[in-house]
Formats: sequence, structure tokens, C-alpha cells
Amino acid sequence: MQSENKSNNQRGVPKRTFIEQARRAQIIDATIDVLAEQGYMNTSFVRIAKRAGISASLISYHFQNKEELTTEVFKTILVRRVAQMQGKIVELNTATDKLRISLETDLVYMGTHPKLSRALIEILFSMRDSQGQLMRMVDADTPGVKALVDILKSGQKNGEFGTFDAYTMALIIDGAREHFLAQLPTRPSLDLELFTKTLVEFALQAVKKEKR
Amino acid sequence: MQSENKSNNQRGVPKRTFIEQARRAQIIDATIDVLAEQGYMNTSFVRIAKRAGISASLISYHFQNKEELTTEVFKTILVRRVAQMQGKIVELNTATDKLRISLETDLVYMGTHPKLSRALIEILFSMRDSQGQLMRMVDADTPGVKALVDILKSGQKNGEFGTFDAYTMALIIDGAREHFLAQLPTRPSLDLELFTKTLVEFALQAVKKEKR
Amino acid sequence: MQSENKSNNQRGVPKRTFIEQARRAQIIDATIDVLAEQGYMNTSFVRIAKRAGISASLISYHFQNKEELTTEVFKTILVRRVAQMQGKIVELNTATDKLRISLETDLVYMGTHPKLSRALIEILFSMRDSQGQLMRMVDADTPGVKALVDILKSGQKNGEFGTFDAYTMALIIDGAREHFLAQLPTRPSLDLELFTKTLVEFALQAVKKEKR
Amino acid sequence: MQSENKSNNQRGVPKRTFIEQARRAQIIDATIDVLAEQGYMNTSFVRIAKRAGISASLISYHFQNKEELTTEVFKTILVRRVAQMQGKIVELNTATDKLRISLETDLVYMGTHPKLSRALIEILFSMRDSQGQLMRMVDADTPGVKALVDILKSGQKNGEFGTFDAYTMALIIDGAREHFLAQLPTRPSLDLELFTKTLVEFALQAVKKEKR
DNA sequence: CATGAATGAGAATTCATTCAT
DNA sequence: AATGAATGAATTCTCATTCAT
Repeated sequence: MQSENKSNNQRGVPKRTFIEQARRAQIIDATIDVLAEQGYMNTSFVRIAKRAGISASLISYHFQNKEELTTEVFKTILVRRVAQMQGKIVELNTATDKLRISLETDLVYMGTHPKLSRALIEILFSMRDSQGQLMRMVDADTPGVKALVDILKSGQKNGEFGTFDAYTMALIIDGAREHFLAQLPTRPSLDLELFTKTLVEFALQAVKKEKR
Repeated sequence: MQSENKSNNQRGVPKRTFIEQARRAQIIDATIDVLAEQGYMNTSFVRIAKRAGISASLISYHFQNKEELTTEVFKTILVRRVAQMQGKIVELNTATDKLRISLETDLVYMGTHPKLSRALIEILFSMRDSQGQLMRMVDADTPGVKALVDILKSGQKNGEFGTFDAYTMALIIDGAREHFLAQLPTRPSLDLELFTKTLVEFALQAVKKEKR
Repeated sequence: MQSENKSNNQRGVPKRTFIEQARRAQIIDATIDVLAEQGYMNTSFVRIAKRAGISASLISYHFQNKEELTTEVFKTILVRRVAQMQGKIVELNTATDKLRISLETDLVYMGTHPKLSRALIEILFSMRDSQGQLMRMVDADTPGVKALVDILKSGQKNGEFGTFDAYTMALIIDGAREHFLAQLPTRPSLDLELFTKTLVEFALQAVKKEKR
Repeated sequence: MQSENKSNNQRGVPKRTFIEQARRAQIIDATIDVLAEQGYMNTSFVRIAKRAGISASLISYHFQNKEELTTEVFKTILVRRVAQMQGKIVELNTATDKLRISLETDLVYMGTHPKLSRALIEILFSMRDSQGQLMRMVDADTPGVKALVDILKSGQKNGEFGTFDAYTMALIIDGAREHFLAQLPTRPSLDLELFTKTLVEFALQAVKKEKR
């Protein structure tokens, strides 16, 4: 028994008791802490367990293996991150506003939650499958890129933005953002506010219609 | 030899025999391969040795410890990378040209040498000291950022570029570039040429004088 | 468990389960055997584990590191050794009796437990810190020397013994004893009874009052 | 070739060139230094070679293996030690004088040459054969014990000394001396002069004729 | 005569995971 | 539901020794 048939029951739907949900959440939170502070390599079950105040074997009990735990952590972070943006954007009418607000919201949220930021990077850049290949979590593009592409394309469609390759532009903006966030937790001299303001400014300038 | 007294002689100059230089280079190359393919975590002496066709203890014979090896790999990659750019830039007269060419050169070189790109990322994001803290190799800013800052400031000084925070702008451009390069090796769908063209366009527009 | 947080709880009291106590004792006993038979240098975890019929990693599981294991072995031997003497001495009234009986008791016990004798010597003479310096276990003087000094001084104070440097005399008697014990396990020709009788005679004559 | 047929030529007599003798002496001296400072366990060929300013493989070239080197070191120390005593003793007429002077000479020499003292102990207590058994260097009894036995027996024969077991008495005196010497190098508080005086005093008292 | 190059064996320790309780 | 006990595989590194040059 144990684990295997627990994460998915016969219909593929993971039905969990309340206490199990709570434990999983507790373990996931502890894992985020350790990931952020020690890096993927040093994030062992023993360290997570110590942080969570439980035994290491309990982690194996609640997650099939390390890969499942890491995947769950990854999903959890993404869900929290996306939830922030979505709420603020839906009501906005222009693509310009959506672009600005989504960047600002995300940078503020992740910039003020450096653990999430750091843990995310650790997973993205270090998690490997058993053959050593990088795991492509979720799918090829991160939600951040996909959200940007949507906004950019809608702006082009409704005439707010000029002509450019929306996907490539999204990669540029997203890359600038992620790389900055990746460094922020360990470099106190970086200025989140200034970076946000500058990135928004030039993103808007880059996509605007006239003269392109 | 057996380590310790060879890596630096009395003047800090590591005098090495030809054969040792060759072995070190061979080991460094094998390490880059393994780093790129398997990731930092899986880059063990045994794997490197297998790749290089030597015994694992020979690595310990030629490098004091794993940290020295990793540092040497890091330096090697940076030297190769910087060497490409420097050659092309020195003759150029305008900051605009320097910005364009340095981006193009670097993206082409690293984009066509995905192993270097990947290995660099692995080291930068995974190498930790004994307390689990990220090692800041070289110093806080990568050579890429520093080179960009120089170009941007010189352009502002001679009137080619407008007013903006040069350091933040460098972070944006560098971030976009590095993040793209980090993904390129494992995502064949990405278009290096298109990205380069778009990023250069974006950068040049962002720094141009008029209308700001 | 996996070390670290179990050897001492918040009050410095190592709370251990029964089974853990038993395993630790088993490992300590196996270590004494290997120390006595193979010497400190050859006392590796693998050898100890083989002797105890367990896996080598179980030793790391129960002891933080080799130093902790060695220290525990050392303490264990000393406790057993001292326990023998204490019981016999407390009831005695004269320093002369105490001197005689403590020597006899100790030589008989250690002489008939050559493993303890040999293991003790191995630790005392071979255990080094990371800079290669000898560890001074307990403190500078062994319990054997300290016990002798106490007896000699009390005998001088109550007039049983003459005037001599008590500490130096203790060193002489203790040195003779320890050196003999160190050789005894590997040299069957040595005569424990004769040595004991002669050493006691020598000691008693050396400390006696008259004619000095 | 190399080594094997070098330590002994066809007649079993090791015929060595001048330079070979010098090298062996140099290596032996370096080994004594390292033994005294780092202990037997840490006395590796690399460390010896570093101390001697030569390559580690040269040691293998001049000595068949580590065991031969250690044995040679042991012999060298003993020869130097015994040479001191012999010179002073031969002219003396009484066993009493011989006993006193041999103890004084030896303690002064070894006490003022702590490296020899320490290195000797390291070898005696740590050197093992390939099965882990302690090596009995030379033969069962050290020269120190044998010399003492000779003196004691001659004193008994000519009537200077009383009746006691000469061998056991030698063990006592020798043990006290060796144990003290073993500790002297690492414990500056020990008083060589006081110890020597006290040991001689009580040795003479223990062997004297009257009343025993 | 001397050395650099190379290796296999062995060292302590950490890890994810299993299993009985 | 939770844990302590246990292990085999893997890690970096050191060692004595061999061999070609």
C-alpha cells in the first residue's frame, strides 16, 4: 500500500483526507524554504523534515518519490503566482494596461516573496529526470510567457500595438523579468522598484504602434 | 604531484607541463559536456572520468578538489565567450554599433555552442559553498552585464543614447539574452536568428535619443 | 534520525530508544574488538560493520561521525575501568591499602580484558584531530594518574608516606603499568601476576616513610 | 629491476651507491619529522616527499614498500639512541653507576630529541603488517629493556643489588621511562629533569641490597 | 637517478527509500 | 498516520604503488 495507490485512486482523482492535505501542504512549504535557502542540490528529505519538524520517512509516505514532491512544489508556486496576476488583470480593458499591470503585479509579488522566486528557479534549472535530462515542467512555455503572448497578441489585434513577433517579444520581456527575479534574493543592492519601472517603460515603448 | 603544491608556484604562476595542460583541458572539456547534458547535480567525478576515458582519481590528481575544477571550467567558458566579442568590437566607433554587434556576436557564438551556454548556467545557478550559499563567481555582475554598462554609458556620454538608468537597462538586455540562451539548448523550436534580430531592435529603440 | 539532532536534546541529555542504546553498545563493542585486533588505522566503518554484522551506513546513522564513535568508545572503556577500582577502594582506610589494592585491581581487570587495554592505547596514541595533532582525551592527565596522585597525597598528609613529588611518582607508577598493559595482549610470555606483585612491592617501598 | 634486487644483492649484502645512501638517509630523516608531527596515520609518501623536497615516487624507488621504510626508520632511531648510552657506560665499573648513568643519558638524549622519541612511539604502537597485526620490531624486547636486564643481572651477580626478578624490574623501569618520553613532546608542563632525578632515585632504592 | 602520470582500492559520509511497528 | 531503523548506492578524496620516459 502506502503512496502508490494514494496519489491517484481508481478514477485518477487523488482523493485525500483532510489531514493528508494538511501534511502535504506543510511539507511543500518546508521544501520551498529549504530550496530557497540551500538550493536544489542540498534539499534532501532529512533537511526538509527537520525544517517541518517531522520525520524524513513521512515525506516518502505522502509523496511517491522526490520527483512528485518537486513537481507539487513547482505547481504550488505557479498557482500562487498566477493567481495574483489574474485577479488584477481581468477587469482591465486595454492591452496596454494589462501589460503594465501584469508586469508590475508579478514583479512586486515575486520580488516581495523571494523564497518563491528562488525556489522556482532552483526547480526550473536543476530538476532532472532519472536520465539526467532537464524536466520541462508543465509544458514548454511557462505561464508567464503564455500570459504575455496573449496580451501582446490581443493588443496587436485591436490595434493598440504595432507589428512585431509577439512570441519573441514575450520571451524578451519574460527573460528580463525572470533573470532579475532570480538574482534579487541574493543581491540586496538590486532595486526592485527601479527595475519594474524601467522594464514597464521600455516594454510599452517597444510594443507601441507608431513608427514601427 | 598529488595536488596541493602544483596549482601555484611561488609567484602564483601555475607552471605546468605540456601533458598536464592537455589533461586539464581534456578534463575541463569533458566536464562541460557532462554539465550540459546531465546538470550540475549529476556531474560527478565518475561521470566526467567516464566521458573523458580516464580514471576518476586522475581528476583528483590534476585538480585540488571539485571546486577548483568547477572554477576552472567557469573561467574557461567565460574566456572563450568574451574573446569572441572583444575581437569584433574594438574597431567599431559608435556605441550603437558596439551594442548591436556585441549582442549579435555573443548570441551567435553562445547559440551555436549550446554546451557552453548550458554549462555556464549550471555553474552559475547551482554551485554552492559548504554552507549552501550560492557562489558568486567572478564578482556580483557577470562580464556580460559589465560590458553592456560600459557601452551604454559611453553612448550616453557621447550623445548617441538618451537618458535612462544604464545599469538597469543592462540588466534588462542581459537578462533577456541569458534566459533565452539558457533555454535554447533544450528547446529546438526556439529561433536564434529571430530572437537576435528582435532583441537588437528592442535594445536600439530603447536607448535611442529622440523623443524621450 | 540521520544524526545531528539526536545525540543531545535540549537539556544535553541524549534521550535514546532502547533499541538505539542496544545498537550503539553493539557498535561500540565491535569497535573495541577491531581496535584491539587491527589497530586504529585499520578500524574503518566497513570493518566495524562487518564485525557487528550490520551495514556500514548504520554506524553513520547512530553516530554523527567517526570522532563521536571513537570518543564514545574511549568513555566506555574508562568507565568500565574506573568502576572496578572505585568499588574496591572506598572502604579501605589506609593510603597504603588503597595504593596496593588499586594497582592490583586495575592490573587484574585490564590484564584479563586485553581488548580494552589494547583499544585504549590505540585511541590514546593514534586519535588525531584534523590538523594531525594528538587529541588529548578527557584532559591532560588520565584518570589513572589522577587517582594515583590523590592516593599518594593523602598518604603524605596523614603521615603514612614519606616526602617525594607525588605527581612524578604517579607518572612513574602509571607509566610502568600502562606500558606493561599495552604489551600484554600481544606478548603471551609476559607474566601478569609477577608484574603486579613486583610493581606493588616497588611502589610501596618507594613511598614508605622511614629512612628517606 | 628497481628496488627488489637492490636492497639485497646476490650475497644478501645491500651494496649501495653513495648517492643512494644519501637519499635513503634524507628520506628517513624526513619520515621521522612527519611521524613526529603528524603521527603514523598521516605519514603518507606524499607528505614525506613534500618535507624532503622530492617526489613521492622516489621513495618507492629507494624502498621496497612502506614497511621497509618504516623498519629502516625504526632501526635508525634505535641505533642513535643506543649509541648514546653505550659510549657513557662502558667505562663504568659498578652496576649502580651503569644503571644511573644509562637512565640519565637516555632520558636526556630522548628528552632533548623529542622527534626521535615521538617517531619511535608512533612506529611501535601503530605499525601493522598486512593482516593488521602489530609488528614486533627487531624482536620481542626493545634494546632498552635488554640493556636494563643486563645491568640488573650483573648487579645481582656481583652483589651490588638484592634479589628481585630482573626482567620484571626492567619492565617497570623501562615502562615508566617510555611512557614519560611518549608524553613529553606534546606536554610542555612535564619536567624532564625532575622526572629523571626521581626515577633514578627510586630505581636505585628498589634494587639496593639491604633489607630485601 | 628521478619524476610525472596514472590507477584501483579504500576511506567517511549522505541520500532516498523501504519496512515493521 | 507516523516513525525509527536499516540499507545499498553514490559521493569526493587520499593512498601506495607502477611504469614509461
